[in-house]
Amino acid sequence: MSAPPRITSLDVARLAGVSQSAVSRVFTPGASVAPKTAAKVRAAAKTLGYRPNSLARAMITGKSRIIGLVVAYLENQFYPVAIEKLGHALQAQGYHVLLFMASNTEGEMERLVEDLLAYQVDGIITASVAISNDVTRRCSDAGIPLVMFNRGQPGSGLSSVTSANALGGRKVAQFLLAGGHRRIAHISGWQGASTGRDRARGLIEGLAEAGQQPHAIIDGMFDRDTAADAARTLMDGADPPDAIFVGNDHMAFAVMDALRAMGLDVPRDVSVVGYDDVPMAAWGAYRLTTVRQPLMRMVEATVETLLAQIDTPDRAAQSIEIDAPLIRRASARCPEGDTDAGL
Amino acid sequence: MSAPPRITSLDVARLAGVSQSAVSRVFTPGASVAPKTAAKVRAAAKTLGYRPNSLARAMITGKSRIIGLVVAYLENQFYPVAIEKLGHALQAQGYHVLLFMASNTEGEMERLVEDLLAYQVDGIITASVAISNDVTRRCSDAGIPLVMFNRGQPGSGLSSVTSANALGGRKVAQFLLAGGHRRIAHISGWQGASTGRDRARGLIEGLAEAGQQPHAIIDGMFDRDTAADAARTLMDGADPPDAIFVGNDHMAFAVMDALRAMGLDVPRDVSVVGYDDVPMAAWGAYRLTTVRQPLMRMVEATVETLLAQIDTPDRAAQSIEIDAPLIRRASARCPEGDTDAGL
DNA sequence: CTGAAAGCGCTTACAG
DNA sequence: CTGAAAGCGCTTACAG
Repeated sequence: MSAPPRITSLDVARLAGVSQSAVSRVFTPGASVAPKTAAKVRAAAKTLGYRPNSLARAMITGKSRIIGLVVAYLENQFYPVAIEKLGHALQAQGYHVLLFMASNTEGEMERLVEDLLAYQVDGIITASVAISNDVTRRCSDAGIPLVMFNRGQPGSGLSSVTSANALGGRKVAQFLLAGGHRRIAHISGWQGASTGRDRARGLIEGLAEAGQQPHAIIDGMFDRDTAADAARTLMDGADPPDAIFVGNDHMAFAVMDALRAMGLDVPRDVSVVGYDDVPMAAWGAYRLTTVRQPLMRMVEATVETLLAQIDTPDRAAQSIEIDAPLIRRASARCPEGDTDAGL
Repeated sequence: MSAPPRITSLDVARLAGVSQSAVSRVFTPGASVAPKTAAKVRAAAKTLGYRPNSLARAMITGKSRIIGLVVAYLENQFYPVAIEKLGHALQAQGYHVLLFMASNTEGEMERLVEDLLAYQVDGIITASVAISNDVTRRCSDAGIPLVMFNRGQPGSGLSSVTSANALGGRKVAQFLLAGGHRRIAHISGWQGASTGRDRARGLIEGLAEAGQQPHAIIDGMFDRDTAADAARTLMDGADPPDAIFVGNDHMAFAVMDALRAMGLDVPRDVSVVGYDDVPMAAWGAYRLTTVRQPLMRMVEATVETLLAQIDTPDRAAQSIEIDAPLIRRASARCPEGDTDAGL
């Protein structure tokens, strides 16, 4: 006995003494079947252990109810938590997730998308992944909607859901300024990503509004080691900053570790502010002041946008930005008399 | 223009001036086609943007090349990293991952498996999820192999891949004893899971070999809050422990945070040892001494076992245990003269 | 409400 | 090496 014989609707039909179409109708919500017939069919299905073959159904209906999810680095805690929520939200809508791990190898994304399309996914969500024009075209040619999560691609005509990153950066500038900081450095997120660029731009603009400018900016590349190096460079310099805004929490933890290893106290010697508010930011070892990306709302917006585009093929792409509040914890000196508690 | 018309092998055949079967053969590795024919077909496919429909292929061949992956809590960093590696390993073998998020709702796993089977997955991997006999039977009836990752289910006849958990617990006992600890407490992993039980048993056995026994054991349920509470209870007691072995790193971080919040120094006041060696364990804020689960080897063993069972339906289930080394860092007092460096 | 029949897009014997 | 044909397991008009 190798592969056990598959139970098909025909098997059920024979046992129930009805036609194969009747069986199909019983498992098609909204189809008209007599209660008696349905009962007989369900009974037969149960004894046989029958369940409709989703692949066959997908072929006929042209809808696989599969969403392709492309992700890259799961080490940054923001993404696993996002995947978890995205997965639950999609499952709740009767969709399934085909997960693709992308590295940043040349042309990898192109190959992944071919695979995705071959599996007839109804839509695609990408997280922390760059999209080439080639990919964009392939998807729109195939009529498959794509929404970028936590990253935008201006001018690509692709839908995206992000937090209001520039505004977030601006909030950090204002908060730090109000706290009396005057040498505010930025270890930015990767400048190749909209997320990294927008947060940096926000900080610069916020500072400019007060007639100031960043003390220094170093690209942290969303990488722990790069960020830690940057922190050391900054603090070893002749004129060290009194605050560092780090482009995401993942790097901010590395920065705090590096600072402490240098014998520095956070926030007495330097304030540190992150971006994301991953669960770890609240942990005792860091108590990181950071900008919170409202994950649930971002997930909901992503799923909603994608499903809307699936249901309405010609719907225009939209870029959704969700406001991100600053969460005050212990890693940055607060403005005097500031009573806003924060978690 | 809603759904753009799908390009099928027939379209390609017409353009290339060959039969539909010829087109199919060009995309079937190992099928015999004349080089000239193949060239014509590929050219036509390219201009049309054709790719074979994987769903249709799956129906015919009876192999979907999809593996169902069921996971639960992604907050413990061990799992995202495992998913990342599992995903890459499976992709490298030409398989795809259908991801299912399980909560621990009653009967949820049963529903997920029905869905999984409906999508005709070739195999299933579960991580940190309990399997009922019902599920086991459904899978074996359908001839779909299942392997449990990082969890075993003795007597279920299911394949599993874990580290040598009991041995790991024993190593911790010996290490702590050699370090001069005499009041060794255990905040265990959930005792409903083999992983939690085996590590606890190993500790107990290791202690027993030296004529000792655990100072106290509290079930931490693999939960941060529960573990932190346990740590406080332990240290507030009349006779606090001089070392705590925590059932996994995820809880150990919470324990260290709680200990420090009590004004205690780790390891001067209490040694702490974890289990897993997630990336965060090496971070400056924790420098956690822990037992390393060799993730790559566990992933390889999991994929290998699963694919072997897919290829050979009647292959017996196997439980693989992989040796887990103790990694010495800064959270536990080391035996005197111990020169073993650790990361 | 129900059955017979066509068809989704492919793979794979079967002849030639 | 190649084409015509059957069939994978379903859904869905189409008659009745």
